[in-house]
Amino acid sequence: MSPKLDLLAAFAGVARALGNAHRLDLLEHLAQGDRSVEALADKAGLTVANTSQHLQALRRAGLVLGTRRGKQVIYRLSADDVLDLVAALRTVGERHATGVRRVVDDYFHARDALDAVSFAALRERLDDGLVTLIDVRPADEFADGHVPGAVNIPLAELEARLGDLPGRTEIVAYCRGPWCVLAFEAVALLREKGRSAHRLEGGLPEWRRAGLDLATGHAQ
Amino acid sequence: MSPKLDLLAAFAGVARALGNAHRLDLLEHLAQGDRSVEALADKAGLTVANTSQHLQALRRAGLVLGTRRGKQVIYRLSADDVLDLVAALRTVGERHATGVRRVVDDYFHARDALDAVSFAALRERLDDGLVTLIDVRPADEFADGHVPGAVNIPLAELEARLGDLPGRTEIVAYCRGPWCVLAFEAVALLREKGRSAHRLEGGLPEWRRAGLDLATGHAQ
DNA sequence: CAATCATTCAAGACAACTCTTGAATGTAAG
DNA sequence: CTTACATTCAAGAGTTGTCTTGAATGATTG
Repeated sequence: MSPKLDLLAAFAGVARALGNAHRLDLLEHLAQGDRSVEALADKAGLTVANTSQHLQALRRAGLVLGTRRGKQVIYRLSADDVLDLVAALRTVGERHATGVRRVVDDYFHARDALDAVSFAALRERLDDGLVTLIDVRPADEFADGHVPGAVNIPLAELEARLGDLPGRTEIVAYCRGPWCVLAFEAVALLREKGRSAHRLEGGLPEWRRAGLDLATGHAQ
Repeated sequence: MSPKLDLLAAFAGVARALGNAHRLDLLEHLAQGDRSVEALADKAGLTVANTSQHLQALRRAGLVLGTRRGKQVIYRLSADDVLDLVAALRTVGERHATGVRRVVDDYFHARDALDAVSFAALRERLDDGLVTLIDVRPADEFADGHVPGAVNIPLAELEARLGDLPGRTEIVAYCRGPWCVLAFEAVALLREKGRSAHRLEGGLPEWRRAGLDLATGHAQ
């Protein structure tokens, strides 16, 4: 084959590695923090063997790296530019009406849920005490790293803990990324209960990628 | 399926559309300017029917748009963010040793050919008359748009037209993109002939995407 | 309206991807 | 050294992508 097509085939291989919903899901989970195969299989709802094979596809493409630690293999994103690539994919995908928009309309019946709060706006209003920021991911992911000032209320517990939220403030919810379903559902639930709620424009990986501070541990 | 996986499947579909060397090639050609199916088939070295099918795959993914004009259908990139996506793909791909680097080493035997001249450095030295900028793409692509001050010397004619080039100046060559083979081969040929030559860091699409001026027509 | 041309469609052969199952490997602990 | 455990490998069935060939569609031209 020609050198030109060889080069393009190498890039195409990276693209093909992104061309599967489960693998994109695994990348989103890895963006929350490094994980073992079993942990990823659990989060993604796949069998261990299948997860392992997907991870190897991602590794062949240079998107993730695996390191043995004891009897586990810990996978991690190979570099931050992987997040940029997925973000670029999302940007193009969002424009394509017959894909993303339809899904959002069908499942969330909420075009208004699309308008999100920017990082800059959040920081300003958080400093002024005007908003309550909630992290609706599971506790383990929160502990791995979260936005300073955020309260961890996993989506499953949100309804039961509505009373914990200050009465007057606006609520901003975030989770794993710009299209993570948890924050969408949290906002929908909160609005149903009469609260003023918005999504944050990105999740934890985007916050970190923007060079902003992180907090760790089980605080709050 | 869950809404989450539906969303990811939509993004994965876009990625799969990028997961073929010929389709990446077609996108690079479309980045030079809008083209008919037959023109693209000719440039990419594919049959018309096959080109049509690849273009439809790209269109389904929202990457390109087709408009009928007379008896032809003219395809174009759907938006500039497609260039950003391909650029992000290239960035990640470049890091992955076993793909890109090996191809470059094998075919070009020239790691030093990798260091490219930045747009900023080019403009400075071009103003000072220190470099000759050559566009080694075919004449029709040059006519569609080129970097102001560039001389069009298609790669096939380069050896015959060496005498046209000023003797003392350094030569900078560009073509269709950061990994377009034409500029690599032009630099290799020029160095073989004892000239000081470098690639430009990007091709015409990157120049345009950076918001820099374009010239059109057959001048020079 | 018949002829021509660019593009798209349809069908078929072949290759690649995806998931499951069960076995194999490699590491740690008893 | 045996056992237990996390991960990977291997084989197989079903699905999807790719390219070729020849026909069909849609638009212009004489």
